[in-house]
Amino acid sequence: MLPKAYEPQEVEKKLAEKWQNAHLFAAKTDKNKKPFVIVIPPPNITGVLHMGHALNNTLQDVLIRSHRMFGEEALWVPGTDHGGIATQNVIEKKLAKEQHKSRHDLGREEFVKTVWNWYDECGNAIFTQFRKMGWALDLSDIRFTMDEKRAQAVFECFKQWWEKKYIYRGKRLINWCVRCSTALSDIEVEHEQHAGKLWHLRYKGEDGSEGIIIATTRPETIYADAAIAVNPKDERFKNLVGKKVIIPLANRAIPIIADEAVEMEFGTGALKITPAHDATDYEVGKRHNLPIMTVINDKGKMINCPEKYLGMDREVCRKETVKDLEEAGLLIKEEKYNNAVSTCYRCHSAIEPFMSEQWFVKMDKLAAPAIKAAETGELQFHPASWKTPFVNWLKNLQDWCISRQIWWGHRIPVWYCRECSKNGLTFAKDQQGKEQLTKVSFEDGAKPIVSFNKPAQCPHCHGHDLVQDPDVLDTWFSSSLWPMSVFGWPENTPDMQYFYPSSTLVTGYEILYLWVARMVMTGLDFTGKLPFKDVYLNGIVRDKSGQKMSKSKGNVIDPLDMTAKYGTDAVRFSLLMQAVPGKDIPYSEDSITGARNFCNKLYNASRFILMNMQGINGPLSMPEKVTELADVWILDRFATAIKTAREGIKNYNLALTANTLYHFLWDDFCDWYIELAKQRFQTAEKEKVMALCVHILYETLKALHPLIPFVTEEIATSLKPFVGTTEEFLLNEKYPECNASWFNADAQAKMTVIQGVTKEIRTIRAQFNVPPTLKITTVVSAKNEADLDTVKSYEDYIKLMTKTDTLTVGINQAKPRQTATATFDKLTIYVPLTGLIDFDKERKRLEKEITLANANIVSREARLKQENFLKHAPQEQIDKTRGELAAAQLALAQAQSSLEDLK
RNA sequence: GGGCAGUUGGCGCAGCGGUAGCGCGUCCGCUUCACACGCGGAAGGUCACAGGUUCAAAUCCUGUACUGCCCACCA
Repeated sequence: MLPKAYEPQEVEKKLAEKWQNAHLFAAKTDKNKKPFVIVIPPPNITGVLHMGHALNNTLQDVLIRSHRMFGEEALWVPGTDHGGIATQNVIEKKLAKEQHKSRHDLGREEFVKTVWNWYDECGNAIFTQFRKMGWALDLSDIRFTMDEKRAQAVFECFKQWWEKKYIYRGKRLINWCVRCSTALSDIEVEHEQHAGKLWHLRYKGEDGSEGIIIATTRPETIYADAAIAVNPKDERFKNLVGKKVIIPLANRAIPIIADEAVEMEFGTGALKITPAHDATDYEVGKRHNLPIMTVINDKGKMINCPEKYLGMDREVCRKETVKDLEEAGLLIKEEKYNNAVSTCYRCHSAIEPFMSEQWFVKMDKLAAPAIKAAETGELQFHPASWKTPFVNWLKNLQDWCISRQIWWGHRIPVWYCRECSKNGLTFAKDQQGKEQLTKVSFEDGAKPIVSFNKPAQCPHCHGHDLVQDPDVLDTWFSSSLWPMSVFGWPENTPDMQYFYPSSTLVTGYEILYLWVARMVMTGLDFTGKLPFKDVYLNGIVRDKSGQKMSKSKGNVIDPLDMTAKYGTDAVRFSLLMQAVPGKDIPYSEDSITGARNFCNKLYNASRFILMNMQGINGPLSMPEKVTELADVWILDRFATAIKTAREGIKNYNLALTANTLYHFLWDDFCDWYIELAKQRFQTAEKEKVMALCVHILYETLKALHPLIPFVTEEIATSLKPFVGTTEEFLLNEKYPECNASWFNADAQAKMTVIQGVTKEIRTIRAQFNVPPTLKITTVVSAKNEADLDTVKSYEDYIKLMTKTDTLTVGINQAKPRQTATATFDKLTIYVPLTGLIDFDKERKRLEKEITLANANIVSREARLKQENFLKHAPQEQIDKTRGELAAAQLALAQAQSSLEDLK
């Protein structure tokens, strides 16, 4: 005997192994089949599986499994991302904690080796977790953004863009993370509102006059001021423009200039211009040819400033400067101010705008085709509302800073000759005394040689002493090539030909620009094809109250814990039930128990059917023709459910698919069909009913398999002998088709009557506490014979479902004594309850009914009196309203007469 | 400052032109021979607000108010 409750743990372990051993998820380049391809958003090799992964990968898994069952050659490509700064930070922390060492203690080579060891250790551990989740990834070939093939792709891209002059090196103000000690691109910078201060400072006139008062949030940068700017329209300062003022504490004279960028209303209307430490100021500086002076270095320490502050941390210097200004009487005002602080998306420390020479990618030519693809709808977003932000972002693109001053990543494939690039290269000795190239300056004469491997000699001077650029590429550079590189691009491999472009990208909206936009651009640039046609943006899994899950808040739900506790299917299904495209998912253990209960319901329904199969041998064939109402009806319900379930998959609305199948199985199949079947099991019909049960259940398992693969596979295994299938795995079966010939509005209507009457009787039973064991007598009456047809024909259904002994059906039946009454549509229902009636209760119930019926009558009558309604509304609608009016009138009459009788 | 999304019973959400549905929770009754991770029943909502379009609006349009997110060089 099977256990009463489904126990997923053992089953899931067994099946996950079985699937992998059978290579169930492998795909071939089968020219006779349509490919369906999803390339996984490669998880960083930094950490463990979280709810976000669980959602994102479950969605992909459902799509892959569904399309495979649709008969397509479905491939889900696995891989991991080296994760640039994020991974380097993790390893640096680990190193500090375990060995009290910095990466500089190890030296570059040794450090990179350490990260590779980490990858060997943890890279595959990620996929062990993935396998446990039952995700249908073909794990025979796992890609990594830093492996050899992917490195070739990165080089090819770099080379081609260099030759096309998309890639260039330039000196400009970039975003610098002092903590990570690297440049960042614009989108890697986050803007947070911080409670800060706005200081009003006086810059005295060079001539000893009062000068001008400016407002700033960054007093420590005054030493780098190049000018004071005012708005040219500002009457207050008109006569000051052109004059010079003295920088406080630095005693250096700078001019007052006029520039449109200055907001007259803000602060004092005067702005200090510090081109080296602020993006706006940098632009102003360029317009006015101002000198650029740097006072904060790459470590966040003060340089080129009055001696007192030299070497100070920028934060300390700010405090000191304010203090000294106050003492000098030049601090006029200090006010609280919330300013937007730029922070690093990896470590959240404050970003310094920093002058430096970096590698960039010119974006305009790359963006244009991507904009077009989105605008024409060739590229589809789900939900579509992301199209506009996507296009707008591309239209306002700044050039992409791709060089990072870290060690972990694809090293820039550019070499320099120490002979002829002498002046452009800066070296420093590391802890081991080894000489390291630290900086490259094209301005100072470094001559680039683009090459994957170290060139044999310098093409300019034939020197042999060549060194590689010290920087690595932005991690998103290799990610942007991912949909191509996973198939072996730049080589035109068979995989590339067959599987590229992929079908759908499933990812979170938080990396739409960082990743998605760039894949679209590279894909179009190198192949002329979009890397995917559909972009499905899933939401974020939040906690029950809508808060983002985070370790510091302590509201994290660990998918592996939940899986261990409730089973993988439960975790998957709970996410899918809420997976509306683009919407965040509030998540709690409660939603998992609901899904777990569903899996259990499915399991128990199956258990019941299997129990009744005892004594039946071999496969039962699906009956050619069914005539019994319950059978016709359940086939109608099934066809309808499949239609909707398929629509859900097609439109990426998996919540629709999950909910539809949930309610079909539970409400229609279990609560009505099986309940009705119980009686029929006792009759000669048994085998026919069993055949239907078995086949509908098996089809339902197929339909649910992409969503909850384990429990469905487990049940299917036991069911197979009775179905007559040769497939070992559900995944190799065909997804149920919507059989339109099963649609049956008539059966639907009849069952609605039976269910309606049943419900009324059950309500009466419950209302008057009729013990479940006590059989009752029921009378159903109507004015016309035709209205009674259904009830008459299916008396047995109602008797069974309401525990009624004697059911009398007839025209204008006399009302029995001491009876509870109810109406359903054109039917009147009497349940005589001698001795059981609570008159007070019944009176209250009837009064309520009268109120409701009256309200209904009023509104329907009003509508039916409106000429415009009768003129414009479709006939169907008018008939419906008339029907409702009649039903309400009957209900009112019945309730009134019953109430009368009670008196 | 700009843009996007949301506002539906106690909570979390579907619905998106024909006067409201689900899950959880609550209350009542059931160990009925698949399932108490269950069965049957009940209570509970003028669908944020104000206009408009329409025979008909939770559903379409306009505005308002909150809430959340994204983008942005007011120091």
